[in-house]
Amino acid sequence: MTYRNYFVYMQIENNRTQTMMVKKFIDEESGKVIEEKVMNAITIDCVIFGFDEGKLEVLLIEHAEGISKGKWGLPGGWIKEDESIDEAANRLLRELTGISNLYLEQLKAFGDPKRFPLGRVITIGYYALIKKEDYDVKAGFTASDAKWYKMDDVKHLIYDHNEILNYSLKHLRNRVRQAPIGFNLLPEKFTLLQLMQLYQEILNVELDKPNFRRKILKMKLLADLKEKEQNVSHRAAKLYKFDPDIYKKLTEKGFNFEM
Amino acid sequence: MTYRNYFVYMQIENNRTQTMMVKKFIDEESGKVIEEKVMNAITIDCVIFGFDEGKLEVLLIEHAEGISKGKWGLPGGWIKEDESIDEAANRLLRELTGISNLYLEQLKAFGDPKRFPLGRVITIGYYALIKKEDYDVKAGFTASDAKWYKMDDVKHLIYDHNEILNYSLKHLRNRVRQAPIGFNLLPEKFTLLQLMQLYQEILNVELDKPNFRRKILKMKLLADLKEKEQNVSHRAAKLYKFDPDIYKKLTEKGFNFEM
DNA sequence: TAGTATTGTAGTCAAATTAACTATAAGTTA
DNA sequence: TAACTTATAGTTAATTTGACTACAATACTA
Repeated sequence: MTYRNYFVYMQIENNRTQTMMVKKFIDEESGKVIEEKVMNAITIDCVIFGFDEGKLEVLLIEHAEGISKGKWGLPGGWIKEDESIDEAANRLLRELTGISNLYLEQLKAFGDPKRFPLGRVITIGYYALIKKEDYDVKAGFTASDAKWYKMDDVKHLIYDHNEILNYSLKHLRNRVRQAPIGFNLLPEKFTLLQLMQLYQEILNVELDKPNFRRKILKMKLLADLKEKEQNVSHRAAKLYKFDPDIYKKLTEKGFNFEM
Repeated sequence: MTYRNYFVYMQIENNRTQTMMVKKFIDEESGKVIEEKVMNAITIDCVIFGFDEGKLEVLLIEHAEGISKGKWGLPGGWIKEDESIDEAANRLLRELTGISNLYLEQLKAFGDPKRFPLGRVITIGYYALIKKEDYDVKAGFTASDAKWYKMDDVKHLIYDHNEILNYSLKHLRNRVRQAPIGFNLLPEKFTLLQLMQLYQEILNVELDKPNFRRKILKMKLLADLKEKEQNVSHRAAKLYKFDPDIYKKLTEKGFNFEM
């Protein structure tokens, strides 16, 4: 079969113009016009990690419309024509969660031809680490619900979103040992124990308190706030915050956080 | 301005159907049909690293056609509709260099709206490390020439290919410290000095021979071939090869190659 | 054939780092 | 005040690192 021309017709749903394309082409041999649905689009899906009560969590949304209505998946959306993909990821997160200026990094593109049932859609995965205290989850846009799930409670998600989630968890486990990005999951002020528990949870290891303490303090990555925890039912721990200048220096020369 | 319908017409060049799209739409207010060129396509660009005479090299091609005719850039191409992006990257490399089964990894997607002059094209960067001995460079497909460039000799490349190249070099520098991927650049059999020089070149550091030796041998990553170099004008060094089983174990538990 | 140059390989040693501990201080709750 | 929880300081042996020295093996060259 040889083609001469393609005519592609785009259906419009809710102003998201890239939702569906119908490809029409002429089969030169038979002369017939053949019409088929096709997708040749790029989306973004975000894995948003949070941390609460010593457990790693991920933000999922319930779709309000379309073929995945009522099912849970990663928040995501379409890339607009005039924005870069990083901008798109930031915009989508702003729309979906109301926060900007967070730690956001591209994971990779997922492009199995069958990953999306209606046609070919390549998605670019991003992952973000957020301080849960900073914002309220609210379902917006095309989501009917949005909720934090502990990693263990995540069940079947739409499309290949389980795969994307697993990949990003693996990626996070690696990254967290090479850059001090874990801080992005904690509140502004935190104790050393909280930080240690974060590493224990993400890396799935047991750590020794005195040794962890020594190691992390030697890096000089933490600024002592000269404050203590309030309203705790035990000896109050010192509060620290994370020093972005030192962080910058450390990441530039590359460093190792082996625990 | 509101849209009702889009009609997208795809021009076909050389059987690469995603080359150009002309978008026609009706402006509801004026009733006029507006036509504009648009690209909404995804490509792959590969950074192929080699290593020769102690220097890191990259494979570039000269474009034989299209708007970048006569200019140099990274080898790349379009993703076919029925292949995954990893498959596409492997296929493109096979077409362009004749080799398969090499170390190939996705970098990330580059999506500046202006990166490609004719419209919106998002490209997914891949990087590969190859043993130069394994193959002959031959320009194929849409390339009029293909050549190895030492990293220092790379000048201005088309589109954002300099950016992609810089990014992948930075990425390689990081990866090489976290996984023993450097081996992919060396011949099947190599000496410890060759390996050390590879690290020196990539990481841009000076290393101490005895210490390097001790460190790398302790990892048990190398299999002693009980062979020696031939035809060298000095004491012949032992040849080693890289043990894929141990490599697998090491990468799974994550490891650190800090030098 | 002796000397020189080059690269490979082994070993030394002090300093730094790590892992596994113990001990104690500072709070809270009952 | 006693019991309990968590924070923090310190000890120690084992391991790893970095900066070396020394010497072995080989080839070239005078």
